[in-house]
Amino acid sequence: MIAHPDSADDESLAETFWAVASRLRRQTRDALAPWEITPSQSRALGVLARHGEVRPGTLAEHLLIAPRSATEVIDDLQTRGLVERRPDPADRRATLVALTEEGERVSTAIRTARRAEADRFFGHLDDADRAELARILRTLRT
Amino acid sequence: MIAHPDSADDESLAETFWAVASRLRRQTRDALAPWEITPSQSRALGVLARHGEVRPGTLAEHLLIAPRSATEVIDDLQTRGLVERRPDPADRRATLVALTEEGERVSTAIRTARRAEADRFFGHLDDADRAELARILRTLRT
DNA sequence: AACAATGCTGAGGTTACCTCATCAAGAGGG
DNA sequence: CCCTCTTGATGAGGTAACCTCAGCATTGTT
Repeated sequence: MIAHPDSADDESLAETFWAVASRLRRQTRDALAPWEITPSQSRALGVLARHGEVRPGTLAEHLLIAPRSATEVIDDLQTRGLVERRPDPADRRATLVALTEEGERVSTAIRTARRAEADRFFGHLDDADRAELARILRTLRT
Repeated sequence: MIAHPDSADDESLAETFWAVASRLRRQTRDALAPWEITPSQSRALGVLARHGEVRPGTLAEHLLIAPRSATEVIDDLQTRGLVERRPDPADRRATLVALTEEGERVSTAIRTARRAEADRFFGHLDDADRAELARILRTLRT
């Protein structure tokens, strides 16, 4: 459980925050539906797009999951032809995971769609409010 | 997958938003740890505290889960002695779920702790920013 | 009275995680 | 060198929180 759908009954800041989070999550999920990709997989693609080829263990660190679980995410993506495993020339125990060409395509398409969704979502705000929100969120982020 | 821990690499509003969400979720989870209660269970307690006795099906609606899944949440809470089932006098097929006294105690304790955590979290902001954030989030909520 | 709809729950499945054990390969010390 | 310790990936198997579907009792509808 992650969303807090019932929380809106209460008017605290936290409740409102979660209501917004829930809406944004749902909207993003729907936007990504055409690719039939799970959120985990899409985050893995993001890491690979940003970092290039990485070891499963490194991927796990980025995704904040156990190394064993990264193996599974990679298996799924490999089955879909979005990533490939190749031996690490520097260490024969290790494997490097990299996007295939198809993976590159899908990953940029997803990134674009996600960004468009976010723009649409936050587009309800005028420029001043958007800047204000960004500033306040940044102070809460650390 | 729920959190978006790797998203902070990018500076879009959505990424910042998820980074904040992730931090708030983690902090809330830790604050609730002493009760060894799952988020699902704590949300169910919240519904019961707000609505009094309800049927499993109604609880499911509030939690946005399938009726069958509400049965499970209720089972768990009943095992812990936090809720009890009683027959619905108006319909002999139905059951009413209500907080026990212990359930009341735990539920208010949790609510208090959660609120304190939220205050601590948003307390880093001054009053003006807090009001501004609340206003902007409310326009995004619907 | 007959029949469909409703409320709950047993049985069993899925997903996305987890830990633990295993095996191969690198790294450091004697 | 070899011997041990550690590290990287993965097989085996487990768990939590969901799900659907089937079955049963009851209620509402015609």
